[in-house]
Amino acid sequence: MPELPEVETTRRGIEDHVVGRRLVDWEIRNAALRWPVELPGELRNQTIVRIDRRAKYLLLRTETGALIMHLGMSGSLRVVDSSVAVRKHDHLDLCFDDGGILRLHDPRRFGSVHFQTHPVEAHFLLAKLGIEPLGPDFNGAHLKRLAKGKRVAVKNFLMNGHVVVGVGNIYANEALFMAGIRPTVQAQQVTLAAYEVLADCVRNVLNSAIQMGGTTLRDYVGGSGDPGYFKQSLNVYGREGELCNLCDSELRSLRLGQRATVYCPKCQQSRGFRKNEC
DNA sequence: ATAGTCACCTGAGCGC
DNA sequence: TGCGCTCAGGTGACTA
Repeated sequence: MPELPEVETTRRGIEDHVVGRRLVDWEIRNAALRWPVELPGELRNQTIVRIDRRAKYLLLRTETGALIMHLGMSGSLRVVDSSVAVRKHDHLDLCFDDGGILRLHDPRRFGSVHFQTHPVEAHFLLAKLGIEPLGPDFNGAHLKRLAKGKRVAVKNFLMNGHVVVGVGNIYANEALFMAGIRPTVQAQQVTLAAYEVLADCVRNVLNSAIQMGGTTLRDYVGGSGDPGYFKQSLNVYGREGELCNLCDSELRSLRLGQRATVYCPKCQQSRGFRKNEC
């Protein structure tokens, strides 16, 4: 569920309710997330000084480190008060001094929660991450340089967290459509010019989704409890068999790296000859 | 080093 | 209504 825009939407939705609050207690109802949840005693009574996002991780920074949270495939966070009934799959409550509770809901339990003392970025989940797609260093030259010698499909390349973080299946499909690049082309075959277009498209599709509050699929709900509206503007994801919004060709699907891949056979001819509405 | 597969887990949707 | 199957937004670990 949560891809980068959903995580960023969550970050924005919870930050005003959490930053500046002191974490007075917590309740772990089910510690069996992707890694066992164990929060150290030193975390108690620390104040959340800032919430950052790195890739799809939320970093709730405290005086001595940070809570590192990942929402996996099905996770969501909501700020509630103690009167709100606990639902199935509400695995963790973080309880603050103002009575607010940050509640983690995650049916599939692919998410994770760790506490890491300074330096937070040394944590094993953060140490090897690639660059941020919305940061200043993400551009066509970066992609072209890392693609050298890579025969893997460009879609898989784009979803590789060592290359660029935060581009999940939905937005990889969408960005390749907008750039007019066939998802199956070898990464090394894509030209620098096409990678420059692709980098722009990745940025644009992520920013657009953030502005609309993320993509609502199944049970995703942002931190504010409001659903996202980006799903309505998806061009290819989930639309196999339907008609291309640009040329009326029938969208085709295949599987790449066991993930659903949808593309327009006409608009995405090859390595990116044309720039679609990006 | 690279590329491909597997695993973790629950729930929704489908055909029968 | 139920059973069995496939699929789903992620990603570290494992294998050739």
